[in-house]
Amino acid sequence: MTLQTIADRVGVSRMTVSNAFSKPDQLSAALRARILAAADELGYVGPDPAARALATGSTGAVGVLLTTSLRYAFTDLVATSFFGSIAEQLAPTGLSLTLLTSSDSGPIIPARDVAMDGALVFSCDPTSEALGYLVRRRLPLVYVDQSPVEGVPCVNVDDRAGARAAAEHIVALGHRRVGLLMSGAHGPHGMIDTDDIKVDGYASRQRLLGWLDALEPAGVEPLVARQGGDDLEQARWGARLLLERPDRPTAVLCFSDAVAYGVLQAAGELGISVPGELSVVGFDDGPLAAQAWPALTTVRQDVVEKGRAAAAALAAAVAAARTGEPVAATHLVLPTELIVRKSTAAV
Amino acid sequence: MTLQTIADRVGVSRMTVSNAFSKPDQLSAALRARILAAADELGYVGPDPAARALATGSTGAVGVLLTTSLRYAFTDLVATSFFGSIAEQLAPTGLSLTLLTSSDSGPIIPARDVAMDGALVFSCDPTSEALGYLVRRRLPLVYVDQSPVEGVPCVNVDDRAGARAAAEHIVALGHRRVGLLMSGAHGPHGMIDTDDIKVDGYASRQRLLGWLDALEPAGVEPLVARQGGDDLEQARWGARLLLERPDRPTAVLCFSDAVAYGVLQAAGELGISVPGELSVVGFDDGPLAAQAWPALTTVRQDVVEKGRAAAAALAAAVAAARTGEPVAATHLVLPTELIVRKSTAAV
DNA sequence: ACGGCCTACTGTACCGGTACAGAGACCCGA
DNA sequence: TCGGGTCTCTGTACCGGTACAGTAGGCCGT
Repeated sequence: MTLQTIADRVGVSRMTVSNAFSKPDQLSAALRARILAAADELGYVGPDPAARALATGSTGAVGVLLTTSLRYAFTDLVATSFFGSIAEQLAPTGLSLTLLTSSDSGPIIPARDVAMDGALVFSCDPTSEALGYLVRRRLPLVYVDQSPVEGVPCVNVDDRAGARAAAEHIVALGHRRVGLLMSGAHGPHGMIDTDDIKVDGYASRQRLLGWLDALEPAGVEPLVARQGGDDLEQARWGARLLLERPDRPTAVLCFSDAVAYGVLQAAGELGISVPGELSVVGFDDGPLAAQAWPALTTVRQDVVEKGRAAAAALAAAVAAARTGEPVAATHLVLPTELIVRKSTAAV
Repeated sequence: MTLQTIADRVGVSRMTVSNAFSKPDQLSAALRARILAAADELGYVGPDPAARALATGSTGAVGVLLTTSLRYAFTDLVATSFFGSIAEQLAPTGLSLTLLTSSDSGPIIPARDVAMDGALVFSCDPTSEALGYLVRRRLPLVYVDQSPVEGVPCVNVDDRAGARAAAEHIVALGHRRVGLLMSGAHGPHGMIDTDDIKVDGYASRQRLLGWLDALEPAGVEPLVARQGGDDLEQARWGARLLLERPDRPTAVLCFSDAVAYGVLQAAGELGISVPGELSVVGFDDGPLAAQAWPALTTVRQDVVEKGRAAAAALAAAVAAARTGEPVAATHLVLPTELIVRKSTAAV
């Protein structure tokens, strides 16, 4: 069941049938109607996408590469809102989104073996094997929440400025014993020596730097802890690391809202009142931040806008590659904003 | 830069280079090493996925079709956990997941134009155009949360039994004025006449039937309302429809946890105490249900297991299609369980 | 010395489309 | 009457791989 089948049935050339489906203005309306009718009758849906992809050099799909486990990435409302926004923005351009894992999945490596027109690289280890394949395939790429690279379009959020604003807010409230709570699947968990902070992830590093930007000038030497993931269990564990110390901090700056929820919960369990005895600041301003108790002071980033920008940049890069133009490798940095709610107070 | 380029460079046939990448046991290790070295040197990553897809008749990707807007589907933790689970389960089989929108997106219709080996159909309108294309392409399909169809593998949850258990619980607590709060993007919003209930969506219908299974024998005639979506705003609006009536119900059974959160919030705003004056039951038992205040009584469904089952069924269907075997069209129904927490009490 | 069986590699015919140049037919103005 | 332009339709040459049926040589047993 191919174009030829239809062509034989109608008595035209295969090329004309192809045009009937793909270039309606290349043949008369009457003949086109006859062809489509014959195709319908024979149960022919349309040109085979795989064959078309080979001939035209373009599949209608782009990938999105995530380093973290997919299961995990999909339990975070901030990340999923971002994906949703991307997918929605991509739809009108006719591009579909394919999820790429970088986990070692036996002989098949999606980043190498799946046909696509381009890819979004989201919060990935820059040395990962999967990213290496994407780069070597010379696919149009857009980096998101990723260390900017010359010549590659990047979309980032001003994590550092947001984190600094959060820390300045805490300092202005008079806090001197400040805890920083990072998260990340890889690397050491537990208390971290201040002069030996290694963080994986561009966003983590930027946020840490932003905090220190404000704390150091104020002469505040923070206590730094690091937990193993973003689930509530881990966050509570990380929070206890800080809250059960004799020199318990009066304020905790968290890598994300998800981490902050763990701190709120741990504080509740330990009978520490927020914001009376402990101030907590999140990051992201996800949909739950305003609903938390107390309502969470946090740094807002617009993930929907980030998705929109990433999708637009990728669509542009793919379109440019199709026409052979060079890609405009713009580096976009979206603003962040401190949202003061009820989880922070003066000492 | 094709197989031929490498073949010429090494002085072997194109076929041998192909085998070096795809069938290592077809040539000597020494020659294979030489070929791979030459490929590496020339910057050849591997066989072109699009060409391979055409030749082998299999792309490494499967689709997932959603009727609702992607942006919306991605703001619901229950749905996203399900996607995450699917993706994770699919990874070891070497299949990637492509998101398919059924929204009319101009000339390109992903369900028709994207190359894939099979697809998951999740909670879709059975008459949708996109689904029609998938069916006519004769792709291996698996239906999830969808009206079961003979000859197609289906994965469902026992929504009806779960809803019945929820309603029985409410009846056992002595409630006689019971509200039902449905949701759904299409169709009428507002109060619905009991003998004129039309619901879109298989899950909605099953849950409604389950509630009525328990309420009717008890002689309880429910008040039925319907809201326009699952966001908190809509849910609050729907809740007020029920709670501001003179004959305000003493219990509300909700289509989902997301809807129940809206009821909890609206109750708070109206000064109605839960569970003192109002009992609320959710559905899904998402990650937030136990954290809600008061902790939500709800019907648990295991979305991770649902994802696992769906992925397994699809992988099996794709594998069967490859070997030409007939697909075993098993209809799986996963159990549900009523989880009684703090949001329900006796009248 | 010879048939038979591995192992390692090769040649050809596809997979199902699209690009592009070209060939008639037809209409128009000069 | 004829040159040139437009509108339709056609023929051929790809796109970059894989399947499968060879073929050549080496090794074995007899």
